[in-house]
Parts: sequence; C-alpha cells; structure tokens
Amino acid sequence: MPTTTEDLRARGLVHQVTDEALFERLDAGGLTVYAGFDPTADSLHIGHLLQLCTLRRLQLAGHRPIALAGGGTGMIGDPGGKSAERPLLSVEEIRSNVESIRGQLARFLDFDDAAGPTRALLLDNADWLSPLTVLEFLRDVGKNFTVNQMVAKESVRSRLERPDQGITYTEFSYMLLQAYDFARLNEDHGCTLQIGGSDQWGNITMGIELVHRRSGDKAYGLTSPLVTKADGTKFGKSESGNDRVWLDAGRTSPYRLYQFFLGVEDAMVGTYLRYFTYLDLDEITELDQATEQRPHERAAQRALAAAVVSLVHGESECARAQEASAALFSGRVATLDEATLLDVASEVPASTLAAARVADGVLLVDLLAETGLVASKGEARRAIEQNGAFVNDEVRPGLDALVTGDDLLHGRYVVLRRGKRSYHLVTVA
RNA sequence: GGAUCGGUGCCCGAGUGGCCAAAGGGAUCUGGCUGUAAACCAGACGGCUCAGCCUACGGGGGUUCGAAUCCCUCCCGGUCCA
Repeated sequence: MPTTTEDLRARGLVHQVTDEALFERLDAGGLTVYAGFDPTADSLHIGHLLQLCTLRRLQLAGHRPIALAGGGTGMIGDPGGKSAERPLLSVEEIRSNVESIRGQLARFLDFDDAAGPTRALLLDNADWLSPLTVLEFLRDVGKNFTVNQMVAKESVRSRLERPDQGITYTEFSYMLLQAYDFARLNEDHGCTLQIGGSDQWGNITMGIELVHRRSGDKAYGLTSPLVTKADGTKFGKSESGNDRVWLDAGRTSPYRLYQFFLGVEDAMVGTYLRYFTYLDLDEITELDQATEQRPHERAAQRALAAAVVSLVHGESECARAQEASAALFSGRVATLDEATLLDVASEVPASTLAAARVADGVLLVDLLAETGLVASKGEARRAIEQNGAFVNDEVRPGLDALVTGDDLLHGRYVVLRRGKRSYHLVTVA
C-alpha cells in the first residue's frame, strides 16, 4: 500500500508544492484541504474533474475536504487562463448555478456524518465575501500585499503584456479575494492546504501569505498539472464540436460521457487512468501493457470510461451507457428488438415526427436538419454528399433521398446517424 | 478631456472602391486507412425555395452605377498624455 505522497506522485498529480514538508503531513492524515469551483455555469464540467477527483482521493486518504463554491468570487471573474476580460454574470445566475453545482459535488465527496472528522464540507464564499465592506477589505486584505507583487503574477502579467488586451481593476482584485478565502477557511475551519490547477499557483501562494500574516499559521499549496491531450491542446472538448463535456446528465448524457472517454487517445489513456480513477497503480500498469500489446481491444479506454461514468452518474447509468455503446457500434441497430432499441435510444437525442409526414415520405435533408443532427440544410446536404448520412445504419445517398414508411423499425422508429457516432432516434407518432 | 491605433467569418489574420461569401493558418465536420486511437491522405466549412438568390466585414446614416474598402456619427477596445 503506497503512502498518500507516493500515490500522488506516481499518478503524476504533483505539479508544484509550496513546501516539501507538506508531504509528511499528507501521509500523516488529518489535514483540512480545499479546492474552489467558480459557478460560471449551472454544471461542473470535465475541466473540474481533476480537482474533484483529487479532493476525493485526499478524503479517502484521511483528510477533510472542503469544496468551495465561488458564489462571491464568481461575481468577479478569475483573470487567470483567460485572454480577455469576461462578462459578469448576474447575481441570480450565480446563485442558481451554485445550487446546481452543490448536488454534483456531493457525488464525489462524502458529506455523511458517518465520515466523522473527514466529513466533507461544502461552503460558499459569498457567505463571507458579500458582507465584506470595501473599507474592511482594503484595510484587512489589501494592506497585506503590494501592487508590485500582484502585477508580477502570471495571470496578470500575461494580460498586461498583450498589446491588445487589458485587465480591469475588478479582475485584478480577484487574487486578493481568493487569498481571503484561504484565510477565512484557515481561521474558521482549520484549513491548511489548498489544491488547484497549475494556473492557480499565484492565487494560492497569495493565500498562504495572507494566512501567515493574519494567524501565523503555516499553510500549503499543491497544484496539479494541466490536463492536456497528446498534442498539448486543452482536454475537455467533446468529440463533436466545441461543446464542453459536462458532468450534468441533462447536458452531456452518460452515454456521451462514456463515449468521450472511450475515444481517448492511446498516448493519454494511461495518464487519465492515473488522474481520474481509483484503480491500483498495478492494475493501471497492466492496462498500459494491454494498450501496448493489444491496442485494438481498447481495454484501458473501457476501464477509464467505466470508472468515470460510474463515479459521475452511478453504476446503473454506466451499465446502460456500455450497453448502448455496444448496440450502436455493432452497426446493426435495425436488428435490435424493440425493448433493446428503446433502451439504447434513451441514451441518444430523440424527437418525434408526425405519422402523416412519413406516409408521404420526408426528405432526408429536412429530417436531418429538423432533428438537429446537423445545423442547417446546407450541412445536411454536405453530409449526404459525403456519404455521412445513415438511415438505420445504412448509407442513404442522393440529395432527394426520402424517409418513408418502409424505413420504420417496429412500425415507428427511425434511427438516423451522421458520421460514425452521432445518433438520433425519431419516433413516429 | 486630448492624441493615436484598432474592431473582418468559430478563433487568429489578409484585404484600402468592382475579379469579395471575402486570401492564409488554426479549429471543426465528413470520407479513406485503422482499433469508436494517433498520424496521414482527400473533401467540406454563412443561409436558402441552390447553375440563382439572400444575409454578412462593430451599430446607424451618407457618397457612388458599385463599399469590408471613402465620408459622417455613435458604440466598444488598446496605447500615450493631462
């Protein structure tokens, strides 16, 4: 059984630490550790996954995690990682986003009283940032930092150096608010460790300094590496389009999430298994070997996808996603019995179509566009011309192709497909 | 408040009166090869009632036979000065 430190290191989760002495304390257990999540949308997405997984990992290792929803800082906007000033969300939006995110955090962390001293906490920094007055803030927080050091932070400097960009005072202040969060969590909950992505380094060190100045307490920071794809670009876009991959089932179905991880590149699957799963390192090593020796089996990708979907959506949803994947990629949707078809179809987008229209025959071009499988009729025509449009798993060439009663499966279903993996179920009613 | 530069398609970015639905790159999509991988090759990439038409170069107005390109005005951003 590896120590916590050994485990984190072996998984490649340690990018920077503020002090090596942290590791002894991590191995000893009993720390209170926090990570922040800004409520810029009503769901967390895959970009938050690493911090969520790491918090969970630390809880399992005997520490108490705090998930901090940025109800207050979300109103300001972190300049880090952004190339431009971002629009402010309304107070109502942020409030409702925080509420939505609460439920998702609960899937990763144990908030049950039975967890005793490691019971997770969910806090909202609006609780202490909202009542804070400007004067208090300037005297109690601002007085501890020089503009010189603030300007030197990467998040700010990158914005100052770009000739076509600037940074407002509002976003400039963000780091001070985050530093104040750490100080409050330290004072109110004994929190001494903040974790975050590598881009959070500057904000974290500011917090550590503020903690020290206010209470004399020694606090630590631990950052994880940026999660990237093999080519160095950002991880987390869905396989089709620019959509983010969300943790909310309504935005990204369990099936799509499963597919996302199933499609991970060989070169990265081992890394992701270490980041996002709780499999033993030995098991992961075996999966690495499996990828190398029998890559077509995609054993590592399957394990990764199953682990993540189970964690995010639960075992039964994961099983459904696996079944749907198997059925859809067998290429024989047309031969499925009705119950199986319906089960599979519940995982993909669906719509209904009036029976009268089918009787007359519907232009495939129109149908593709109406179902949203393509963005416009022009795109639908292109898909057809490129042999990328399928009806019940068969290519349907010709711009004048019709979908008629003959295409109905079990008398009332049509499975449309665009490309290799974008499905849509049409039910005739 | 003054001076000055700039705002082009998803992003970056060329284009300074007609040949501009707008170069080039990236991203994306589709097909091929594979393993629902990567790389690579090919094609596509504003919309439509698609050999034509409509909408589009920050917003509005104007000049012109004709404007992304010229003029006026407003909005937004950068830089410097006060």
